[in-house]
Amino acid sequence: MPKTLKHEIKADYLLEKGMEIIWSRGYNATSVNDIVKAAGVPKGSFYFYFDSKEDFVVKALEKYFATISVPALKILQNKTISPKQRILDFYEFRAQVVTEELKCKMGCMACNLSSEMAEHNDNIRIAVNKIHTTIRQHIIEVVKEAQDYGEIDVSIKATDIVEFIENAGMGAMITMKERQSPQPIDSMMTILRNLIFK
Amino acid sequence: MPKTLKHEIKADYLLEKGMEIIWSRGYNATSVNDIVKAAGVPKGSFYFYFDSKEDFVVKALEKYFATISVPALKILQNKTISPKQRILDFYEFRAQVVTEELKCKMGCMACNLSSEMAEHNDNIRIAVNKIHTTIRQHIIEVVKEAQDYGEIDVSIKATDIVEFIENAGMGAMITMKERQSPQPIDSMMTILRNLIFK
DNA sequence: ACATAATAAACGACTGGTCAATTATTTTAT
DNA sequence: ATAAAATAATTGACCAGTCGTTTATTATGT
Repeated sequence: MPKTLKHEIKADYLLEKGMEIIWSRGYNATSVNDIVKAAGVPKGSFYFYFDSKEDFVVKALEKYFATISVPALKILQNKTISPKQRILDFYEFRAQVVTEELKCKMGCMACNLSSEMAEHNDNIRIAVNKIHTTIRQHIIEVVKEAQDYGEIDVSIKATDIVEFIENAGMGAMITMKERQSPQPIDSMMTILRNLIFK
Repeated sequence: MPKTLKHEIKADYLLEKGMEIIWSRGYNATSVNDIVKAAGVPKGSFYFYFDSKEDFVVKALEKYFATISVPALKILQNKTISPKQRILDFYEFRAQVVTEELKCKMGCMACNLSSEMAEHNDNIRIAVNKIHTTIRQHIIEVVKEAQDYGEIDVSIKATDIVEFIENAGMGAMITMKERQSPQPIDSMMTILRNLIFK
C-alpha cells in the first residue's frame, strides 16, 4: 500500500469530485460509477486508491471536515472580537454558506450521512459523530468564555445549550431542503439573536 | 384500478409491513423485493396495488401520519389540561416513543425521508412537508393559547418558536441515532422545561 | 362467459467489487 | 552509464447478483 505524492494527489482528486455527489445524493443513491465518471477516472482505479465505497465515504467525510468545517471554526478563535459576537458570526457564516453558496439544496454532508447511515453502518456513524463532537466542543469553549465574560446567562449549562442549538441547526437544514427556501435558516438566526444570545 | 374492500386491506397490509423497513433503512436502501418479502406477497402483486415504489412511499407517509402522528396530536387537544402542560406532555410522549419504543434506532420517518429525498424527489418532498406543516400548525395553536392564558412569553412569535423547537427535535433524533443513546432527547426535554417553557 | 385478481417469469440496466494484463517508474547489478 | 530486474500504477473487461418495472399467463368469483 504505497503513499507517494502522486498517489495522494489522485486519491484526493477522486475525493474532491465524489464528495459533492455523496453530499447531495447520499450514500445509497451514489454509485462508484458515478464517482469515477465525475473524476474522469477508470473504474478499476477506484479500488486501487480505496478499499471500498464505505472507505471512500469515511475519507470524504474527513475531507469535508477539513475543507468546510475548519474554516468556519476559525471564526470562533478570533480573539479580537467578543465571545458572544464570535458565536453569532460563526452561525451567520454557516447560514450564508448553506443558503447562498449551496442554494438551499445540499444541507450538511455529515448530517445527511448521519441520518441515512448511522443506524446501519458503524464506521460512517463513528466518522460523523467525531465531526459533530469536535464542532460542538469548539462552540462550547466560546460559550463558556462568554459566560465568564458576563455576556451569556450562566444558569444553563454550556454543553446543553450548544447541543440544543446545533440540533436546531440540523433540523433547520432539513426543513430548508424540504421547503426549498432559506426561511427556516433565517428564522433560526432570528431566534438565536433575540432569544438565546439576546 | 379497482378499490374493493379486499383490495384495500391487502394494499394496507403491504404498507404496514413496508413502512417499517423504509422508516429504518430509507428509500434507496429498501428494495421492492424487501417489501414484498416482508409481507409474504409475490413481487408481481406489488405493481397491482401501487403504481411505483415512489407511489408506495408517498402512501406509506400518509399511513405514518395517521398511525404515528395523529395519536400524538390528540394530546394537544386535551382541554382539561393547561396549554403549556399539554405542549410539554406532547413532547414527553414523542420523546418516549423514539427512545424507548423505537430503541433510539429509527427516528422519525418523515424527517428521514425528507433528509434523504427532498432534494431529488418532489412528490416525496411535498408529502413530508405536508406532514410537518400540519404538525407545526397544531402546536402553534396551543402555544398561542398558552400565550393568551399568560403561561408563555408573548414577546416571541408562536410560529418562530415552534419552528425552532421542531427543528431542534429533528436534529436531536439524528444525534440520538448517531450516538445510539437517548441522551440528546433527554437533554432537549430539559431545555424545553427549563429554558423555553419555564 | 367474462372481468378481475393474482402471479411467476422475464426485462434491460445497473450494482459493488475482482482481476489478469499492460504500462510506467524505480532499484539493482554490471 | 546502461541493461536487467523488480516494483508500482493503471486499466477495461468481467463477475454474480440486484434493481424497478413489465408482461403474459393462470386462478378466481360471478
